[in-house]
Amino acid sequence: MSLQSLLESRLATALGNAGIDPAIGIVTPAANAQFGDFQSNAAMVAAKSQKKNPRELATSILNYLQVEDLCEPPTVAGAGFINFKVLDSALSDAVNRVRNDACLGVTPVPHAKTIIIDFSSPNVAKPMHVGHIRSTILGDSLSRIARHLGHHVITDNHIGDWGTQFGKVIYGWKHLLNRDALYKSPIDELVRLYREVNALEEHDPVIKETVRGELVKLQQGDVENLEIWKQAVALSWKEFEHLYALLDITFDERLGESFYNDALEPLVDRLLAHEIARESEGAVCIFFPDIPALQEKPCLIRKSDGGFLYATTDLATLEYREKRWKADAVWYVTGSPQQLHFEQVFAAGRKMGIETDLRHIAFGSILGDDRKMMKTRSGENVELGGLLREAIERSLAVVEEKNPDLSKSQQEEVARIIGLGAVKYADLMQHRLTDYVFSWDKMLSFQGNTAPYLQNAYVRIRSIFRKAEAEGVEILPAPISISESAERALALQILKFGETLHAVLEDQRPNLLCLYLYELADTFHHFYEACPILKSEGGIRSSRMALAGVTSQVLKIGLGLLGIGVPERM
RNA sequence: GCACCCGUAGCUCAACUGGAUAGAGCGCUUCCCUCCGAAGGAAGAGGUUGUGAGUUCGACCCUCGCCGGGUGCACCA
Repeated sequence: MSLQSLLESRLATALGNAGIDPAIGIVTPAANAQFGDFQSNAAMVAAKSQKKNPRELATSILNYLQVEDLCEPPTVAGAGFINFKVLDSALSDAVNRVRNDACLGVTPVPHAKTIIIDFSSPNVAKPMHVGHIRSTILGDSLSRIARHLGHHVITDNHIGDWGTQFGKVIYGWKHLLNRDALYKSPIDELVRLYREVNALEEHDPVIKETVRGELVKLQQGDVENLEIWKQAVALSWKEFEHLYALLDITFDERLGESFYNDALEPLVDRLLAHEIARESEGAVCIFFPDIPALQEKPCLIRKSDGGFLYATTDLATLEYREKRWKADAVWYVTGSPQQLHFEQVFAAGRKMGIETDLRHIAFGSILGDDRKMMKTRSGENVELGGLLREAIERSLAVVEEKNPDLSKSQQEEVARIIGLGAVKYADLMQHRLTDYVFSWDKMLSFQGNTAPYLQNAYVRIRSIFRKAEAEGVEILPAPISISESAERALALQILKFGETLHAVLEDQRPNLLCLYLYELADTFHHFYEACPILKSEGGIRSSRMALAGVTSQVLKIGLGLLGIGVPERM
């Protein structure tokens, strides 16, 4: 049990004995180190509901509080804060426990859930572009964290492998295909076909009609068109896989839109039969008269021409997942413009009797330098592959300059870790709901709050250990012993790791983990400046080595939970 | 028109059930490598948290109005 939760349980006991609801006994790290290490606002919260004087209440709580083995006598300050200053011995014990714990003080959730996380979802025959970054990186990180805390996670890439674009692709494939180009760069060639057919259609109604015909044939199961479609999907997926491999991202499932094709018609029929849906203006809709916000916003599940929609597929997907996994929760990691869509789908799902906890993990848009949204269909998007390559190239230039002693292949490996980490971190460090201004310079800057800064903190610590080994420094099996203020600060920061991860998952916000890791690296640097490690001796040296070692582990594991790797040298 | 999101230092962003003196990075000024890695550290300047009320011991956070920006709103995904 962490120091913080230990204090919390003691406080809860004291509150109970004082006749106050123990549930309000929350302990948080002190807002300001001058007041101590931890604080609780419980007395002020209780005073509010009981209409009592908060300071008096705090004082009476102290009478019941037994924490003398953990900290100095707690004090009441300000409006009724209860402040805790942890004993050096208790702090040392706590950080030693983390050091000897394979989980680094992270406790699993009490009740593991089955969570399906739906993210990335690129469209076949189109390149992945910057617009896919957030979903992909955010979804991956949340999956890692949820798993790390003990949840049963199923990641599903719901790719856009079915749609009207295939009429054009198939027509182009039959009449304009360049096999060499397709072999060399499949998606580029598919995009070229799409664009050329699009241009042809505009001036030639006959071609337009033929293209429509190809789409209808595909939908009716025409063998030749189905084969072309399969190849287009396979080739596109192969390219996506390269990117996912580069990004170190894997999926448990890849059930795209096409997987649910056969389920759509029966689903709509069933919803009509059960009077969950009804016809309106020729289309089939689900209405929500009892939900004020959706009163005027029906969910369309079949067009008047008989075609199905986005929502239809989503409902079929929801039903399939419910049946197969009986998940406790489904998280949809997609942009905030789709909020209304998900409100409708979730409401429709509830009408269908689905009780799963459905959450739209929304995120802000990606903006260009002009602060305007990067449009998906403008055709001028920055391709993800090119972006990652450029990040790696730029990192390589820096590594070559900073560390010419590394071999060429080592430099390339390090550049890959740094470049990809920089891109991921630049995205994850921001609050997911705010719009994201895309900037090469910012992404690839190696100063300040960036992945390279954190990676560098790790590398420095590794370097200390290498040096110790090279010089034959004797490391005593001594425990960590905290006394200096810089040591205290570092130990306290290390102890926050577990709480931070739970907070991240609570609101699906990896930026809190980024903030934590940045503060950890920052705290370590202060320690590094103030407390000589190799130049100290005996038990102190061993203690500081161990403290640095725990720090490096938390950095490595923490970055790993963001999908970011660490090099040993850089 | 309606709904949702956002407005914090010059710029990009944080701020943990409402809590103590609103914090970082970039940029700017000045220092620190015969020194465990300077991709680092120390110090400084920079704020009426869009605005006006309200709620209370206390508001960036909650409520209402207003201003400004973004997104979405019946047959695209």
